[in-house]
Amino acid sequence: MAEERKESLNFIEQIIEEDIKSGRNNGKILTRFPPEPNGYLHIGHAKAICINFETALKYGGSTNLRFDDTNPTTEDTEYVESIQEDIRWLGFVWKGEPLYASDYFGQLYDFAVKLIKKGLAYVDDSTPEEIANMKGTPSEPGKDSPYKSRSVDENLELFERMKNGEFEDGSRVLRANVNMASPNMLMRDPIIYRIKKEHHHRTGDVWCIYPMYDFAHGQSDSIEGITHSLCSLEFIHHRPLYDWFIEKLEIFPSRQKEFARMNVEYMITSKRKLLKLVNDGLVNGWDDPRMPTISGMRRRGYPAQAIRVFCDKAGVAKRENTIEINLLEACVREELNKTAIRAMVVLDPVKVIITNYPEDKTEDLTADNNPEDPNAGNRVLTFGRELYIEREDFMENAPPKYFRMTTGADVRLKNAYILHCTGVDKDAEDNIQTIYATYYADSKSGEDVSGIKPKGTLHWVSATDALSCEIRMYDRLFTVPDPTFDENIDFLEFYNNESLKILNHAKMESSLKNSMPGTQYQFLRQGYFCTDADSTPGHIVFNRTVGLKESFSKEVRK
RNA sequence: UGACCCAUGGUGUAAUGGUAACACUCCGGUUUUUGGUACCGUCAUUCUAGGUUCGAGUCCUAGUGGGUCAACCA
Repeated sequence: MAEERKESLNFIEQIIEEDIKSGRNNGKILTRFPPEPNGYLHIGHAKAICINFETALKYGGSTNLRFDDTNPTTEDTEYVESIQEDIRWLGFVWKGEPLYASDYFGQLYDFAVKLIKKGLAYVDDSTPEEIANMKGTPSEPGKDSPYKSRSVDENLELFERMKNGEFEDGSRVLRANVNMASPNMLMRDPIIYRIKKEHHHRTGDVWCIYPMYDFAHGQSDSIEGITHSLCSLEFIHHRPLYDWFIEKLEIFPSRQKEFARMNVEYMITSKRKLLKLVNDGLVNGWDDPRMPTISGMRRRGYPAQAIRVFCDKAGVAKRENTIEINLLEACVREELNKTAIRAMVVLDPVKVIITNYPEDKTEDLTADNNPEDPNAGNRVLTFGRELYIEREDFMENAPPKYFRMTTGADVRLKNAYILHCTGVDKDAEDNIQTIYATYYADSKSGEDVSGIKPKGTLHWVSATDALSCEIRMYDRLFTVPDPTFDENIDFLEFYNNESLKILNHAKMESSLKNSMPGTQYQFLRQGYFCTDADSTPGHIVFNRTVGLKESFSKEVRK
């Protein structure tokens, strides 16, 4: 008998379930993701994408992708492509072809004419300054424009002439006739059409007037039959206007519901600030692995599934929130632990010579590709007399709980033998040059009869077989969780100069020689890494996605 | 001197008038040929004051605190 588990719903799902129960729209659910094609998608968009697509999916509905391209000045086809790529990469499928608000310019124009005929819109000849001055302030009502009382016929004629290009940019606008005394600034006769004699990325030079957001978004929702228009909280003041247009135009009643957008520690989503990072060369482009862009996270090695799980776990509500970066990293590790191929790479190598191992001998050893996944198979490692281990895995005068290599002690080499450290060579500056050890021939992995149980296990590579590679160690972009917490301090003050450290002397096991860009690995005891697109056949580059959880370093800090 | 939205552990999110829970973090432990994983455990929560009610995190009022709104941007 299945235990009945009460599943908790977020407030949007509750609304939808009530709608379904009451038979609204015959239970049909259609959402939309409406990006403006004027920039790259970031973590905040990922959240909006997840909410819109997953909510629809959950209730057997679907989601439209609609480009909100009503401002020809800022928009470009370049972004139309990257946005689609990012959504697909996240694993979502929109309904049919991508849609464009610009496809509705004709209908939108007709809607405006309808409004004029109902006496609900008028052409205003005021200058932008005059309009701003008449707008009032949040605590003072606005004043009616002297043009508000124009006749329907005159408005009709002027609006048509605006469309025909008879007037200069900025000389006239079409405004909705709502209420200049409304406490809601957006209801104070909002501008709904402006003159812009500019080339549009899709409609070319057909139009020289373009609708504003408020006169395009809701109507586009309505035209498409969107049932639930899910957007972030800052649009809440637009809702009365959204509803007003639908009511006056007598069109399909889409409804807007607002959720709080998601903030994440150490990430910023301001387009202006991200652009600043790019322009100042503090990151290497929009897809730099430190960037909170979807393309950046992809290059960093964050799996799409991890980002989706993260957005789910962050939840949906209406209060301001900042999600800890810990949660994102936990989701990334959880996913990668299941899927990433294991490999051994020594980031900061120091040589070990096994003095009782024959000089000309090598052995093939087998290693699991992923202990979490029996189907991942295994691979061959070459073992020999000379190896590299991690410099930090050796300590001459080790503290009691140090389980790694130290003189006189035993330590296991992963998938290989147990070593007994016998001594070291140092240079004039006291730096360790070479570590000497003996091995226990009967301690081979899988057939160990030595009876020795070392506390620690180290990763290693064969000195003769290993290949050099480049490792890019990425860390958080900022030194504080919220670099914008004080508007008087430039956020670049908190740029983390150590957000990227390049290691040029790392040694990788030879199985990684032909690694393809995008492949994700767990480098044993180091973290998760992925092959970067900058890799060439003779020079493999790895990005550190995220480190492993590390309890030893915490121990040391005590 | 306006309107609107919000307030639950460190961080998020549930609890839909009836025992405040889940995840992540932190801390501790067991297992481990990754100081990883897995598993177990500990600490810790309803902004304040009134009111309604047998009973309030939930409903009402006021206060406090936070956020948002005055682009021919979206």
